[in-house]
Amino acid sequence: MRRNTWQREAVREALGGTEGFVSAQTLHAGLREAGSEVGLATVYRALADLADAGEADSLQSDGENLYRACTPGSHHHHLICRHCGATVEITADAVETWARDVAAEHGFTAPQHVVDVFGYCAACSRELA
Amino acid sequence: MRRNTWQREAVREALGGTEGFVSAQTLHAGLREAGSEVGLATVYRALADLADAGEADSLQSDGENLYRACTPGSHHHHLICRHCGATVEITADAVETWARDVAAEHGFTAPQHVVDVFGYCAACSRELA
DNA sequence: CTGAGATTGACAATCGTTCTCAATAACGCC
DNA sequence: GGCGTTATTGAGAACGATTGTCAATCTCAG
Repeated sequence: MRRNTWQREAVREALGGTEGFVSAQTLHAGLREAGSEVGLATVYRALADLADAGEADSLQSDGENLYRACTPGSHHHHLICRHCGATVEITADAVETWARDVAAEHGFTAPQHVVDVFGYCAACSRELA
Repeated sequence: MRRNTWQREAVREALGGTEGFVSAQTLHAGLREAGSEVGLATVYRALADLADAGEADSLQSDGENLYRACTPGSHHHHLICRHCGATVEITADAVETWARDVAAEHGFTAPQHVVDVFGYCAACSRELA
């Protein structure tokens, strides 16, 4: 049975109100700072649930999992700034079909793919020049 | 100054003689079993060096870094079996240019990309049916 | 309202990885 | 071949992210 608790809701909202990807730790710190006495373990569980339910994207970078709210059901990829963490959602049917084709070509089934592009966004490019 | 030690060579060979991706831990265990008294820390360092020098590919999955030998200088992606770990190297100029274009389109510079396709290989598909 | 059982949270435990630092070994030089 | 400099090693400690534990708590169907 799935129960709705204010903690889970708090995590969902905190995630929704965040630009770019956040780590579970960061999100937890933010919640505490905002006055929510949420346990760290709970944040991890809530995030895993959200990602599982398709309500959040997750990617791993640098040894930690990063999460980001996303519209349920839509499949897309990301363009992520290495410096400031800003993200742009990108969709690319060409890549989708390519992944499916290349998998099929080698006899692979149930293909899933990880496609993310990292770089420096326009602002950070200037700053770092 | 870069020194050549038998340990680094052992890691390079162990990696070269392995099919698919391996974790640092697994590789270390294999070396010990083969009689090489190599330290775990050294394996980590050697792998990081190899990846840095472009002699190995690395990807992170499930919270750990996986490595695989690859021909220096060539850029390619992977088709990885979720079950048996077999990998197929794939090159896709279409994806390369797409990544570069989409990055440029949004003002991003110094684009790097992560493109990997997971699935079940032909053999495992049959086995799991 | 009430009881069953899902959920929470403080803390310990785990796991991969990196750090520390004394001991060792590689390599340029004579 | 010796020698000294100095990168490299390795055992174990330290570390950080994550997951497990388990009693207390809260949700929700009835």
